Amino acid sequence: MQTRVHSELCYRGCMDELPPPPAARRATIITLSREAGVAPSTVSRALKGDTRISPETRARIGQLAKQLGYTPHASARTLSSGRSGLIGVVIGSSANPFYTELLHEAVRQAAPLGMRLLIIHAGSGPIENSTADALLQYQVDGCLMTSVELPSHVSAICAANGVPVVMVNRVARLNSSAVTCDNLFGAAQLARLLLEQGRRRFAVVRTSASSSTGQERERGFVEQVTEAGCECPLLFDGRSIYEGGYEMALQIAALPAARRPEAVFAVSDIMAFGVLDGFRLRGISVPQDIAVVGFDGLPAAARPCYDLTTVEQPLEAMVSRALSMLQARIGRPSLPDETVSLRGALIVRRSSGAPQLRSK
Amino acid sequence: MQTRVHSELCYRGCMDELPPPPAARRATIITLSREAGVAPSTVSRALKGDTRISPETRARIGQLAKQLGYTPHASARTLSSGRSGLIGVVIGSSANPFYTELLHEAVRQAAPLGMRLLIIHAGSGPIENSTADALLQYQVDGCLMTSVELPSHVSAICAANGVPVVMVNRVARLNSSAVTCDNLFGAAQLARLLLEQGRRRFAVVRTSASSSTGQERERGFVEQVTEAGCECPLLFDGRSIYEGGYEMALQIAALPAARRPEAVFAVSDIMAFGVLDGFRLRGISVPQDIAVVGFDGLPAAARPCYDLTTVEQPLEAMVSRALSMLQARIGRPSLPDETVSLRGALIVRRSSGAPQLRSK
DNA sequence: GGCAGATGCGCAAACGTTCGCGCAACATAG
DNA sequence: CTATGTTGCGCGAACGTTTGCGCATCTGCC
Repeated sequence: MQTRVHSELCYRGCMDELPPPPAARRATIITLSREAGVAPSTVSRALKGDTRISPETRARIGQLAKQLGYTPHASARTLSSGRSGLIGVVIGSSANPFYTELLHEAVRQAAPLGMRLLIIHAGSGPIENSTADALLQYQVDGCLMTSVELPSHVSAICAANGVPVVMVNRVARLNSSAVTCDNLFGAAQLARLLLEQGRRRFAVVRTSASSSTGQERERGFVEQVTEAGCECPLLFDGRSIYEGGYEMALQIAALPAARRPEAVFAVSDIMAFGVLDGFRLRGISVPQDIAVVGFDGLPAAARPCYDLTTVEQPLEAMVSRALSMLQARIGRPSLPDETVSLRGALIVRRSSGAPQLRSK
Repeated sequence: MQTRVHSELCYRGCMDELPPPPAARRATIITLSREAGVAPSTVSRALKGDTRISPETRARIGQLAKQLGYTPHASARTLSSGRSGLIGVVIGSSANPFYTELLHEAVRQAAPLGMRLLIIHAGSGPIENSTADALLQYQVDGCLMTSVELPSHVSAICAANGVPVVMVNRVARLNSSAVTCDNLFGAAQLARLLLEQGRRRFAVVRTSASSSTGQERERGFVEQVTEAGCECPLLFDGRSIYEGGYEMALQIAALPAARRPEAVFAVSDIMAFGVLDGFRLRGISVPQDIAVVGFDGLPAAARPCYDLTTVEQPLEAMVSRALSMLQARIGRPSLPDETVSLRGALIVRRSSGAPQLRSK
C-alpha cells in the first residue's frame, strides 16, 4: 500500500494524512464539490443555474465558488462539451482603419456574450493552411470574417466542420451568412446628394476585382447617376488604399478641363483621404472645384482637414447582428444562412459642398 | 465476433449494431493508434518527434496522420499538459494606428511559432474583471500588453498564476518583462537633427501622465536641447490623439511671434499629424516657418501631405523579441524579468527641413 | 398503506492528450 | 549462461468538465 504525497492529485476518495501543501492549485469543480459536500455534477449544474438543483444549493455553491475564486477551465469544457466559446477572426489589412474599428467593436461586444476572439489571420496576405488549422485545433464555435479577399480555405474548413461563418462588410459566400451595410442604398444616397447640387459629371475611385463591397457601392452610385441622365462616371482604380486614392486624384487633376469631373466618389474613406490630399497638392479646392464623397464613416473623416461627406456604416449594429447570428447558429447549426444589410447614415460634411445636416 | 462499421466512434471495445453513420468524427490519436496498431501514447510521442520512438514508426505514424487529416485537439492538450499555446493580448486604442500595426505584426509572427493570439482587451477603456478572467479560463501561456494604460488587474492575475508578461512599447512593471524602442536615444536624435539646423526654440506636444513611452521621449528631447543651451521647450498636452495634436497646433499658432517655437516635437506620429494639419489650417508652412517631427514611424508619416520626419520603431524586431522572450519564459518560468530596448531608425523627411537621408 | 409523480441529486462514462513508469526483447559484457 | 544495459513501446492515470441515466426521498392522493 502506498501513501500519497499530493492530496490534490488524488481527489477521488483518498485518505488524508499527506499534507505538504504543494503549491495550492486552482479550485476546480471537484474542490467545490468536496467543500460543499455534493457531487461534481451537482456543482457543474448549480453553476449554470440548472433548475433541477434546488435554489439553496445553487446559492450555496455560488457563494463557495466566489470564496474560493473558482474559474472554470475552458479547455475541460471544450473537451467535454465540444464548445470552446472561441470565435475565430479573420481580419483585413491594417492599411484600412475600418477593419481596426471593426475589430475593436467586436472585442467590446464579444466579451459580455461570453465569447472570446481568437485571431486566425490578419492582413491582406493569403491564409496559410497551418494558420487555418487553428480553427480546428481550438474548436472555434464560429468564425467572423471581414477580409476583403476570399479566405476560401478557411471557409472550406468551416463548412466541412459545421462551423458557422458570418462575413462582415462582405457578401456571403457558400455556407456563410453575412451582414453588410446597405452599400447600394448608401452609394445612391451619395449620388443623389451630389445630383441635387447640380453636379453632373462624376468619377468613381473604385477598387479592383474581388471586393463585393466595393462593387456594390460602385454600382449603386453609377446606377443612380445614369438614371438621372448623367454620363457613366469615369472609373479609376484606387486599390483600396490611401496611396491609390492619391494617385487617382493626380490623374484626375491632370485631365483636360472639359473632361474633369465635378464630383468624385471614392468607394472607401481611406481612398477618399488620398483623393483629398492629392487634390490639395494640385491646388484643386474641394468642394468648390470638385466635390468628394467617401464611404465607411471612419473617425478620421471628421477631421477638419478632410471634413468628408460619407456614409457611416452602423458598426455597432453590424457587429451586434453578426455576433447574434453566430450565436444562433452555434446553438442551432441547422439554421439557414442569412444575409442582412443595414442602412448606414449619410453624414454630410464640407467636402460635398452641400448644406450640412445629418439625415438617415 | 463483430464487424465494425464506424471504427471512429467506438474505439474502446464496443459492439456496433447501433450506428446510423453518425457523422464521421475527426481523427484523434486513438484513431491513429488503432490504425497503426500501436498505443496512443506512442502516437503522441511519435508526432512530436520523440526519439524514443523508432524513426520508422515515427514516419509511418506521420504518414497516417497526414492521410487521415489528423489535427490535434488543443483543448485536450491544454487540459493534460497545462499548456494552451495561447498568448493573451491587450491592445491599446484604435485611435493610434501604431497598435494596429503592432497587432498585425504579432499575428504574423506568432503563427509560425505555434502561438495563437487571444484578444483579452482592446481599446483605451478599463479592463473588466470578467474579461481578465479569460486569462485563467483559457490558460494562456503568456501575455502581451501594448496598452498605454496600466492594466493592473491583468498584471496581478498573471503574476499570481505564473503567466509571463511582456510589455511592448511600454516600460516594465512589477512581474513583467518589456521591449521598447530606445525612446531616449530616438528623441535625442530628433533633437540633434533640429539643433543642427539652427533651431533653438522648441515645443513638445507631449502626453499626459501615464504613458512611460511618452515621458521618455519627452525627457530625451528636452535633455538634449537644454544641454545644447536652449531654453526648456514649451509643453503642450496632446492627449495621444490626432485631435490633441491639432488643437495644440492651433494654440502654438496663436502664440505671439516672439514666443513661437521654431520646431515642434510631437511624441507620437498620430499627434504630429494633427499638428501638421493644424499648422496648415493656420497657414503656417512646415518646415519653413516651423519644423515638425514625430515618433513611431507610422506608414502614414510617409504620405506626401505629411512627409514627416520621425523615428521608426523597429516593429518587426520588437515583436520578434517580445515573442521569444515570452517563449523562453513559458519554457522556464524562473527566468528573471528582462527589459530590452531597441534602437529605432531616424527617418528624415521634409517636415524637419533637414537634408533628407536615412541614417541609423 | 400503497402508488404515482415530482424533486433533488449522484454515478460514471465520456472528451483527447500527456507523461511517469515499467516491461518486454534484444544486444553486449563478464 | 547469467548479469546488465539499451532500445522501443505499452499501461494507465490524470487533466476538469459535461451529461445521460438512474435512484432515493418526499408529497399528495385515493
